[in-house]
Order: sequence, then C-alpha cells, then structure tokens
Amino acid sequence: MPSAETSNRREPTMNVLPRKIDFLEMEEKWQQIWEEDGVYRYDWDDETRPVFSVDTPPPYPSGDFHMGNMLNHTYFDMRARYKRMRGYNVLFPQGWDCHGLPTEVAVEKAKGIRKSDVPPDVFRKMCEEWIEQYIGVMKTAVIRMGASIDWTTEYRTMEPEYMRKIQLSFLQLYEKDMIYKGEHPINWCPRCETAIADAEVEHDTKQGRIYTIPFETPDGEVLIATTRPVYLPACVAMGVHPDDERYRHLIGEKAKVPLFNQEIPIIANVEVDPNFGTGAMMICTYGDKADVVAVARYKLPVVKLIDGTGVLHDVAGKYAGMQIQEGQKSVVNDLREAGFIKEEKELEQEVGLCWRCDTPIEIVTAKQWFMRTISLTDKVLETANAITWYPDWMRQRLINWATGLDWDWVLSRQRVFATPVPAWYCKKCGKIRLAKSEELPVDPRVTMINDTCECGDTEFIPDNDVMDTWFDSSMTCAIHAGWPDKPNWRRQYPASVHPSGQDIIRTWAYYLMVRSLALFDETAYDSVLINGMVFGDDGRMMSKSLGNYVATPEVFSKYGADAPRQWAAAGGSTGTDIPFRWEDVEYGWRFQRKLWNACRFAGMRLEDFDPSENVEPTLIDKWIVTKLEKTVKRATETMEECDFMNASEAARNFIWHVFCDHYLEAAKTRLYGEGDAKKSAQQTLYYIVKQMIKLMAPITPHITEEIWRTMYNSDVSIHISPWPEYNEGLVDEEAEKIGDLIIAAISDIRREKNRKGVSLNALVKEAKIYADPEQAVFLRMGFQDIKDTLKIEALEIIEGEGGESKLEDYPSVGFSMVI
RNA sequence: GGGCCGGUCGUCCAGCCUGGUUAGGACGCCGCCUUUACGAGGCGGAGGUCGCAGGUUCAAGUCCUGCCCGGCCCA
Repeated sequence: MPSAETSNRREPTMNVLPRKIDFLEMEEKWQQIWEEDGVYRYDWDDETRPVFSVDTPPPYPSGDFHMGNMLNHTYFDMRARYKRMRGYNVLFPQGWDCHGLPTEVAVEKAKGIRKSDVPPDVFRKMCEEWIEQYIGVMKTAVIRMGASIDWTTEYRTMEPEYMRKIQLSFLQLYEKDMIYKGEHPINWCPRCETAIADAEVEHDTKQGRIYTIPFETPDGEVLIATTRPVYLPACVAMGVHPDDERYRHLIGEKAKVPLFNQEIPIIANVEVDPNFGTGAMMICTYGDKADVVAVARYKLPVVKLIDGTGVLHDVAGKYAGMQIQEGQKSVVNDLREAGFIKEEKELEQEVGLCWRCDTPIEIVTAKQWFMRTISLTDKVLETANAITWYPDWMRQRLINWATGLDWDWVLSRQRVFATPVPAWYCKKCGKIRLAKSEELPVDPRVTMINDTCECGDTEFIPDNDVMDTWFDSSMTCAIHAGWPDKPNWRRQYPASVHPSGQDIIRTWAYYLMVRSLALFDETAYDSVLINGMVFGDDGRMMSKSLGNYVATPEVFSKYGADAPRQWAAAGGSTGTDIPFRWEDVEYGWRFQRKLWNACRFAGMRLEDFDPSENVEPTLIDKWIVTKLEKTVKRATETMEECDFMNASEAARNFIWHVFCDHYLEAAKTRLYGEGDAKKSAQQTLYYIVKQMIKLMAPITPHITEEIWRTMYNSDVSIHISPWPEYNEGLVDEEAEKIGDLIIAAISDIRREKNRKGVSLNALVKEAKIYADPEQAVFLRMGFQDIKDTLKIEALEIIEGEGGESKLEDYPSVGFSMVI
C-alpha cells in the first residue's frame, strides 16, 4: 500500500540534466544515434513534403579536413537543418571527388614508379587504394562535425557507377553537338604534359627582362620590345596601332625577323598599345593570349614552335631540340652577339602558372576535346541573374567570369586517374567510334571495342585522353537528384542550394551551370550559398607553410563540434573571409556551459510541473515570452537569408543575456515558492526552454539534442521537430514596456548593491524607488519581483522625484536603499 | 588597367540596403562580487577623429563623388 507521501507524487514531467557532462562523449553518442535511427534519411517516395536538396560539394579526399571545410560544411548543414525543421524533405548527400593529379603524383612517389611504367588500369587501382584511406579520415571528420548527412547516399566519383553517368553525359552532350574535338590553342603545362583549362591557370608576377630588337622594314628598322625572343621563329606578323603616326605608312608592308629572317606582314591592330614598349609588337604563335586573339582575327598562319614537353620544334632551326628556357637563353645570346639587342631592362610581368606545379604555362595548339560554353554565355548570365545568391553580391563573380571567357572548355587531359573519354578511332579511316550508353562505363585504354567501322575495318585505336576532374564534379546536382536512373529525379532537381567557396565560383558553380544548361536547358541550382576563406589569427590566409594553420582534429578533441560550429556561424557575415580564432571557439564553449546550466536549473524547477494546468501568466512571464517571440522572429528572418551570424547573435543574446541574466534571476523566488505565481513561472520556463533550444538546434545540434531528449522526454529528434513559429498572439507590447522598466530597476539596484560591495543575495533593509505617476503604477506591478529578486525587506514605491541614484535608461526613476 | 569586397575601441566582428537618442558585441586589460543553475560565473570600468577629402540633408558610420590603403578575382 502506497504511503500518503508517495501517492501524491506524480511521475516527474522532466528529467533533470546532470551537473557534470562530457560534451565530447555526448556529441559522439548522438552522432551514432542519428545514424542508427536514420534521422537524416531522405524519403525518396514522399510526395507530400516539399523537397530541399543540398548540392553537397564532394571534398577532395586529401586526408585533411581543414577549417575551410569546416566553415563550408557548417554553413550548408545549418541550412539543411533549418529547412528540415521547417518541414522540408531534405536531401543532403555526401560524395568524394577522387580523381586528380595530386593522387597520381603521390602514388608515383610512394611506389617509386612513373605512371607510364604500368598499364593504366593497374595504376588506376593503385590510385583508388591510395585515395580510399583518406576517404575514411575525411568521413570521420564530417561525422565528427555533426553534419546531418544521409549516408545512404554516399558515393565516390571514381566508382564505375559514377563514371558511367559522367560518360553518359558526355555522349549526350556530343549528340547535342555541345562536345567536339578540335585543334585549338590551349593552355599547356609542359611539366604535367597536359592541357589545362583557363580556370586552372593561376596568375603571378615575375621579374623578367624585356629586350628591344630591330625588325627590318622598307622604311628602315622598327624596334620591337619583347620578353620572349625565343618566339621569334614563330613570329607571323608585326602589329601596330592604325592611328600611330610613326608606323601608319608601313601597314601592308613586310618586315624581316632578325636572326631567323622570315618575312612577315605588318598589320593594323587596334589592340596594340602605342605607349607600351616601342608601340610596335610582334605576333607569334603563341606567345600569349593576345596572340591567340590576333591570329584568329587576322587569320594568320600558325607555326608550331614547341612540343608537349616544352621542347623546340625544327622550325626553331639551330635551337630545335632545346627546352624553351634554354632556347630563350641561346636566342638572346645570339641576338646580343649579332648586335640586335638595342636595349634590355628588367620588367615585372604577368605569367600564367599551372595551378598544380607552378610551371609557367605555354599556349600550344593541339587536338583536344571541348565542350561548347561560349555560346551559352547569354543563358548563363540570364540564369545567374534569376537565381538567389547568399550573399547577393557574389552573383557578380560568376557574371564577370562568364563574360571574360575567351575559349570553350577544354575537357581532355593527358592523365591516368580520371574518367576516360569513351571513344575509339578506326585505325584505317580515323573515324570516331564513341561508346554506346549500354557499353558504359568503359576505359578504352583497357577495353578494346568489337565493331566494324563504316569503312569496313574492324581495328580501332583507343582515345587515351581522360576528362578534366571538373567534368566529374559539375554533374553533382543531377547525380544527387538521381539522374539518369530514378524516374522522379526531377523532383530533386535543380538543387535547392549549391554551396561554394568564393574561390571556386569560376569553376564549380560555373561548370555546373553551363553543363546543366547544355544538357537540360535548365539551371542546376536555385540558390548559391557562398563561404569566404578562413584566415589564421594573424590575419593571413590559413596555410601550413605560414604556421598559422589549425587542424580540425585538434579543435574537435578540445572543444567537440558545437563550439567551432558557433565560430563558423558567428565568425563573420556569410560570404566574407573570416579568421579562425580560438577565442571564438572558447566563447562558444562557454555559451554551451551556460545553456546547459540554465536548462539544468529549469529542469530542477520543473520536476513537479504539470503541463495540463494553466494559469494566467504574470507580467514578467509575459515580458520574457514577448522577448522570446521577437527573438524567434529575428532568428527566423535571418536564417531564411542564410545570415547565420545574426541568427546566432539573436539566439545567443536572448539565451545568455535576457533569459539567464534577467529572467531567471527575477523568477527564482517564485520558482522556489508555491502557488499560481510559481505555476506561471513554470509554464513559462517550460515553453521558453523548448523554443530557445530549437533556435540553437541548427547551430549546435548535439547539446540541443541532449537537452531536448532529456528534458522533454522525447523519442523524436529535435532536428525533425518543428522550428518555432513566431506567435504574434503572445507578443504583449505593454508587458514588454513595463517589464523593461521593472527589469531595469532590478538590474540597476542590483548593480548598486554590487558597487557597494555586497552580493545580490545580501539583504537590503529598506529601499525606496521614486518615479512619475505612470512609472510608479508600472513598478508596483513588479513590486514582488523587485522585492524578491533584490531581497528587500521593506520596499516602497513613491510618486515623485528623489533617490540617491537614477536608473541608467530611465532618468526619471530614482532610488535609494539602506543595507 | 577592370570588377568585387573590405577599412568602425588594443584585436576580431556587427551596424550601412531602409540616415535620427549616448556607435553595439566578443576577446584582451583593470576593478568588484563565494550568489542554493553556472566563479569555465556575475557586475562594473577604461578604451572609438567610424580610412581621407568633399557633397546632399535639419541630421551622415549609414546616401553621393573623388582619393588612399588592404584582400580576392580577372586582364
């Protein structure tokens, strides 16, 4: 038989949070449970909820998930989490962008071989094994940071399935005449021995020399300044500005190239800057991009000067066989000896460098695969203008890039570890035999085709080229959506958000866009979410060589994920570069402790709370609820705009400085007491805590989950619970106004106690507050709150002026006290 | 040379679009407070010609023009 005491006791509504908690252990616990419970699974069959699809950037598995990855992943994870709480069916996939030269180089080094030493499929296998070990490391980091990924979607761009889709898109683009093979000037890295795209060329200034040399013309010598005399044998014209009085009469005449003696035409070219050098320039095939433009415009002949390894061809005469730098030296020496160098001086010049190895790039003509992109520029601009950019001004980056492009996209690369071009050529007539879709995936270097060419021949030679790795990654939106196999892939397409670092807008965002327009005549994504670069705490770009580098495992093992996530959210405006600062992470950590303790206190005061009982809320309770609702409104508006910084600020400021500092202090006495005043405080606490942890849930998913599940006894994750709706019905402007005054009175009197060197808890024998009639009425409404919070034995509220001190924000209110 | 972004206490970052009390926050610094959620906390203090110069306006950190400095991208 139960005793009277126990029979009166109800089951506690809430579980109280423990005093001590190991945040790191707690985080890993939830990461495991989320995965086991499939909390973040996308429902492919759901026809009711709206879809929100994230075009997760597949990281290159370098084995180093750095703070930049952390920033980037936190941004779109917060977006995904917010949208999920807003009722969206969120598709948040994760892939790994495996192909690429760095792996080839690493494998060559590790195995002590060159890629050409073994068959391509064997080398490929080595690369696959190499990269796989890093995927594990990267995946651990992505899980550890608390990304709400649906891991059933995981993929690798090196998988046959993925390559099949890439090759299929290649075939489809070919059919649409959007892919072609052509002879065209391209950027060429002599060291990597491969074509590279514009986007892979980095620019730098180098100290060089500029030589002034004479060209013989019917009107005597014309001096030309050039940095690259080695290109003289490939000189095909002299260009002068048509308005340049010095040379105008020479247009249409011939000039003789020094040392090599070929005759070249003198042409009018408006691109020539009459003020640069001597005002006359030589056009060579190809010294630089300006040459490419001029040669095309004036239909000049092309002289192939260098081969794929940067060695000079026969046309260079006695210099043939030399490396280009060596040739440059010899030509300069010979020019000097022959007295052809009239002047030479130092010049800071722009050079294009290979993004991988920093080797100066050359421009060569070669047969390569291209995708038509220039013809789509108008559509790209139109689409860039139509979609949403976070932040808005980033739109211009894509527009500038697309507008400035000169060439189509060079797709082919002369490498091994990448998606092969699915093509063979008839040995006899040379006709292209493309793979058929049912033959995919295929590596022509390994698999020979059994077919008969139109010419009757049955022998084929493989295309040895592979594709730019951006050709792999610029299909992510479609492949994430389920293209081409899932019949309803268009439900997930275009992607709702394409996240990107500002540095790869010109590559990833651009290629995705142009590819989607070519293939589907539609945008690939509806919005772009940009993150800036991460700087070290010394204000410079974070890098290992500068010594300002911070590795994520170091951060995770000290502070877990929720604290650095707060840094990522609040470290700076979306899209801008932000410094990594340990102080920001530590601040996040301290916020978590504060949140934890506040919720623990709330839980303890709610143990005997009965949610079914409703009482009329007191003034201060209405006040805090109003503050909360306004915070919900602000947090919702900012989250909608991907303004994570202000969303964090709104939530953290409310929790720490409004709820903890003011409300809890003011409500404490009631919570320790009895009756309706206590019940009102309890029902308020119950509501506030639930709402406020939800505001933090997308930012700090672990701690909010722990609090939610413990305190609210929920079997369902906070992350699929509804986001707080702004409830205007709970906003009480009058209560806020009066509450502000009462809180100000408490706060200022408390401060005064502090100034006098006594604790808040110390008893005040007597206090008098002086106020005008209206304010006196307001203050009387908070009489008990003021008296209890400040431990005043005798409180008097008096109409009129007086008191030793004034309230800071209400100069008409004065007070004095006796301790 | 062009485009974009930035220049705000010692440091980092908000505020600028939509002009309006005393320009906020964090870190750091200094001082005070053992307070039954939290001392890994609370309270307070010092610290700012809002890059420079003009202009618009009753009013400019905010809008306009020019310039200087820094970053990124491009030529």
